[in-house]
Amino acid sequence: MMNEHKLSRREREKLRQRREMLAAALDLFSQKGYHNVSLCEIAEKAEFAIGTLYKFFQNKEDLYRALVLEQCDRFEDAISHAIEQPDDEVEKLRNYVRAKTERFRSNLPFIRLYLAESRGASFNIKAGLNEEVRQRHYNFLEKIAAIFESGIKNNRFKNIADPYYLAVALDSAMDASLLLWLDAPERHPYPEDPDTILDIFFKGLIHP
Amino acid sequence: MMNEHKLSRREREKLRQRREMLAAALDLFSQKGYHNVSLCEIAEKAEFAIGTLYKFFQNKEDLYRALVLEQCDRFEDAISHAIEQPDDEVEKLRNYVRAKTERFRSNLPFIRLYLAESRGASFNIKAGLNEEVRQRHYNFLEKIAAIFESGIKNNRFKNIADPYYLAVALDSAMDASLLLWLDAPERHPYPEDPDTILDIFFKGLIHP
Amino acid sequence: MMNEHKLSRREREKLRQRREMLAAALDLFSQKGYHNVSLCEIAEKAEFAIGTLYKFFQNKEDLYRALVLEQCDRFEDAISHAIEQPDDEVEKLRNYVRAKTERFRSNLPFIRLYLAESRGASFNIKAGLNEEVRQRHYNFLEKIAAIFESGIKNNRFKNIADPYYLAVALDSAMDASLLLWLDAPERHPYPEDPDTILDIFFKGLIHP
Amino acid sequence: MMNEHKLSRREREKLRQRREMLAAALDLFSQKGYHNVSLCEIAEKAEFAIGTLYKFFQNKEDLYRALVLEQCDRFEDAISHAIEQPDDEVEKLRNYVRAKTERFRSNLPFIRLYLAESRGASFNIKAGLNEEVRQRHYNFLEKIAAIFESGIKNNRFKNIADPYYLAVALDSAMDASLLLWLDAPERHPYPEDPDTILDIFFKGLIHP
DNA sequence: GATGAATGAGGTTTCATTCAT
DNA sequence: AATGAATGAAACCTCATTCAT
Repeated sequence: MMNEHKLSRREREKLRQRREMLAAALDLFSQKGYHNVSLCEIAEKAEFAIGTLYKFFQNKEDLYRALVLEQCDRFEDAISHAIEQPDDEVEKLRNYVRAKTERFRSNLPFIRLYLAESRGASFNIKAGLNEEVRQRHYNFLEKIAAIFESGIKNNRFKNIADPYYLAVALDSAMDASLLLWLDAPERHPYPEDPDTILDIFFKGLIHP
Repeated sequence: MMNEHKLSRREREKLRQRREMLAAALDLFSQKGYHNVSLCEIAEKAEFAIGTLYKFFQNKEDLYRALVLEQCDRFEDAISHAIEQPDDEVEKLRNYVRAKTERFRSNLPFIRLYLAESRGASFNIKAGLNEEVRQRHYNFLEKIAAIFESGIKNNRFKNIADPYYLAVALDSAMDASLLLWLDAPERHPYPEDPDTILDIFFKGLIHP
Repeated sequence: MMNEHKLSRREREKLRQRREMLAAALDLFSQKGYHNVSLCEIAEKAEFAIGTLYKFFQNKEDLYRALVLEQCDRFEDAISHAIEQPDDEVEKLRNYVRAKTERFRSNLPFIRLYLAESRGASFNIKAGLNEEVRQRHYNFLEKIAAIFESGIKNNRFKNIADPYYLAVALDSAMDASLLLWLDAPERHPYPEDPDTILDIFFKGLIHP
Repeated sequence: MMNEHKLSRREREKLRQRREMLAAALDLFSQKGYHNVSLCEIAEKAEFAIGTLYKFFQNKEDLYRALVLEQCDRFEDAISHAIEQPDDEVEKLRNYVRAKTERFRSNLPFIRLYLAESRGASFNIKAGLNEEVRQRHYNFLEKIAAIFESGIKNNRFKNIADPYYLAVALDSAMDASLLLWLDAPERHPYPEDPDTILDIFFKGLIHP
């Protein structure tokens, strides 16, 4: 993963192969779903023999798990980094919204898997990973909740609702609108300004 | 659906059987997911022979489709009814939030399926149904959007964002918090007041 | 198994099918060995679909286990019956030798499996059954040992060796000569008189 | 096998490697059986690459064949040597019993394979080797039979049974009791005196 | 009309064997 | 000459679907 340039040629080659396998798997899983993709298909798309897949992953579930968890890491790292800037609460939330939008834009296929897993809608796959990813999602939301909490404490935000609840609502509202755009970009163009959602949360809809 | 009491005894009996099959299927699908439930299991739980299932549904997918679409009808009917009261926009949205919360409370198993399908997270099942349910969901959201639009028109709401976008955001924020509560009711007790989410949308978080 | 004529037609039919599956399996396993027989082959030979085999047996090992244990039962029942006649020790051993010879003659294919399993030579198959059959064989040998022991007690036999050891030696000597005959009946015709082996054990080779 | 010290260094090195491969294979095959050992395992245990194994043996079966046949040679050589001493028949048989016992004690792993093969119980492996080893065993038994025959001719032994038959019975009785001891040494301690079996054969069980 | 036994296509997984390095 | 990564045939097993009873 890191220090890739210090690896032997052999090891670099292995990493490249692994990445190709995971890329093929991501494409297929996100298009057709875990159960509608056979390892045979993945092997073909990645241009390896089936047996070769099994040198890298113990079995189908293991491959899927590796795929989802690694992508989760990248996803959460990117967003966590965005909200760790030493800004005030409002600016942090803006960073969060922008980072998340960027991740959606740049890695659409994974987003589908991620939402399926993190939203518990994925009881379609064997339990376990499901639970793990959801837990990580919950933990991540704590970070957003902490921003709201801090904002409430120094009186920047009204004490209108539980901070965790606010985090969940904001996060989900973003997912939904981004998803809408993913599903039918022509019909539901994504708002030019990703901050729109925050404006609602911040200022409210009703004239004061 | 239609006037059940005008049917012959034979036809009424058929409808009853069908309902029992779908009830068993709903339970199993929502617990284990489409691909982890066999028709054999459903037949057993419904106390019919497999062959009998095939008298009512062409195949597994057809059974699933019927299940989801019919439940969708009931779900949407209930909520549509709530927002068709001759109230003002704010009250309509409150009715919507309450009706939806009530549906979540009363038909948890279906909600899981519904979210999986309507959120596009359900590419786990053969494509098609997916698309259909999502489309219906989009159409339903138009009704909510219409409320926002009307509110904006008569200046009750700020013209802060596209009404459809507002509908999506509100709907999704509700789903997420309700889902949170479904997944771990003890850890994330549902806010006593379902209106909380509306308060945020209406008044905003930042002190004016 | 018993009271077969009291079963329903359906149940009798099931038993018949099961027997046909086991018969095909016995033939193939005894000719080619556990690992060189595929369930596909067994299904073909028994003229059923593979899936049907799995309605009767959980998996390949289970099928094999059922086959071996049921045949063991029949084998041991037949021989146990022979030595339970109220004869003196010499006559009991003669009955034993004759009964065993008869079983070898009448169920050659099973004998091969049985020896493989009971002699511990069958580490080729997953452990477990192996151990179970061997244990049963040991237990059975106790019965023969008891005859020797009784004979020694009432002074019919010399106290030349541990009775269990005598049982093992006699049993094995029989197996070997019967096996010889099974392998190449034309080259090693089985001694006309199955009692020969007993004569050696009883009277010895060296002139007194 | 041949004069090893006349070989070039290169050739001696090769022989050493081959021996190591066969040693690893013997260990694994005798513990887990032919079909439960992969060439990969053997290569690892022997600390060679798989490809190297294929430089020495055409395929898995060939490796197994070489292993069994070479061990057979050593086994038969040792015992043949024991019975070629210029003793009388009784003494020769005593030598035979002792030599065989010694071989069992010193090369347990091979014994398991040998019995599996020579007893025809090993149809678990592709037919062929089976037959070959059994044939060699039969031929070897001729040597024991010859001793009995000679003993009968010069009237040392009663003419109670076919000499070959006697050889088979004695050989097998020994195997069984030795095997018993191998399987569960604590439960079935090997008779202190390996000659016990001969005493039975020579003097018989029944008081004259 | 209802049944559920029988089917067999298709999925996952292993491992003997090859061959480029 | 030695290596071991890559291969893919073939095994086991499941389950949606059919159809004779």
